[in-house]
Amino acid sequence: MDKIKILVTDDHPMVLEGMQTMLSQISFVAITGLARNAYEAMELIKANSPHIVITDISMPEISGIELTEKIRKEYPEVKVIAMSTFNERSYISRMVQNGASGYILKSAGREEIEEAILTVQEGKLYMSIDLQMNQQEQQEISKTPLLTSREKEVLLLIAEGYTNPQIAAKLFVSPYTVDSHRKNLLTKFDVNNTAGLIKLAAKHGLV
Amino acid sequence: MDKIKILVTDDHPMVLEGMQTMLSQISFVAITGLARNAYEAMELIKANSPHIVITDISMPEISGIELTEKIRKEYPEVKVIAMSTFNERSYISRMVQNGASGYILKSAGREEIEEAILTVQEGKLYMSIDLQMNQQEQQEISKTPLLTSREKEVLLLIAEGYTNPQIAAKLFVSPYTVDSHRKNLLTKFDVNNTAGLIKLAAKHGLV
DNA sequence: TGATCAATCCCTGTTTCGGGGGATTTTTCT
DNA sequence: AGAAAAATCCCCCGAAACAGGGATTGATCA
Repeated sequence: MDKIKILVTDDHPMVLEGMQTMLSQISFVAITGLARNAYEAMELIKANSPHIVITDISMPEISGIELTEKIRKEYPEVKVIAMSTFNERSYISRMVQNGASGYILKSAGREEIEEAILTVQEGKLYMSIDLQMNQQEQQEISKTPLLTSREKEVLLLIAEGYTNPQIAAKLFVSPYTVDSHRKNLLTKFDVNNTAGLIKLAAKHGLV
Repeated sequence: MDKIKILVTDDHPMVLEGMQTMLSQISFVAITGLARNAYEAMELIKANSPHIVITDISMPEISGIELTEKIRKEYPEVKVIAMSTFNERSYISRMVQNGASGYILKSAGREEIEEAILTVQEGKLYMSIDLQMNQQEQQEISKTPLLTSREKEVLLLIAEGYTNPQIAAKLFVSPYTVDSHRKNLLTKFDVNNTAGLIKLAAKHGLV
């Protein structure tokens, strides 16, 4: 019986060590590499062709989200399990969209990691039980409005504290245009003033 | 020669494992306990009287900040090293105020942890080199304005999207009063409109 | 090729905000 | 008891935001 080959990517040595220890306690797992960033990860995938890559989401330079995307493209047979802290849950939807097969929290214990690996290896989707709860919150998070590029641009400038006329000057468009974008933002976020807008935008990590 | 007794507190098993592995590689260190939360930590301190407690900052129920406070009061001889992820740096000042002797990032390697332990054990303050940089940013972060309770109250309601008149109605005061508070908030945060206000407030974790 | 959507621009109101003043009463702490 | 800070209230004015319409140009795509 072949062991499942696993590669772990995280920029925190501590987490890397912890994963190593935990994974070494699982009999059917073989660690084929530990990467500190996406570059190392890609190299190690090439060299060792693991079955599963467990990757942190927030990493400097290339994020886990982008890494997942790369892996999907270049090594579609490799499964990806995303890993994050509790307060980064908002990335779940984006991660799954990008082709992640599983999602665990860094607070996961050995049992859960084991289960995640088995589930994913079977071709199924694994979601940490801690993430499944709270449908309401889940919905809210995934309910990030789809903004056009121009709207995002305007939103950022609004968050910086610029007024419509100032933004118009920066973007070389009419203040009326900026006002339209602003109104659309208010509608899309379903709020009725700037305060609510910025709060939600911040919540969704857009500012 | 006595070993330095260390207790580690973190709600992520992975980090706990990682720390254990790393600490076990340091000759002059003895791990006296691993706690998953502040309660366990306090018990283990009582039982094993460690020299140094390395604690995560963001933990459910009782945060590392509160834990530090407790330790300061009940066991003033025990040193505390705070541990956080890069994006939680804003807690540094509060941590140091509460009596932490050191501050490291979870991305720290074995060498840095070793150095932190030695420095703290000598009674000095240890700051991760990654945190020392960027004085400007540091200042900005510690520059969280001191708000009065009423101002905080108003700020929250503004962030919720309520207008001055609505807030006034909620607090049973005159709209003029709310306006005054709002103006004071703008002054204290040194911004000139609601957008900038909410953005900064979110940055400082106030909303 | 028609439909849809993004991006642009325009108008008219009303309301709120932001900046500038000043003032009084509580609370809090020394 | 007295100072300092917090909380309250008041006024004016111009600028901005909000709400409600509508319209035109391109690009994209079924």
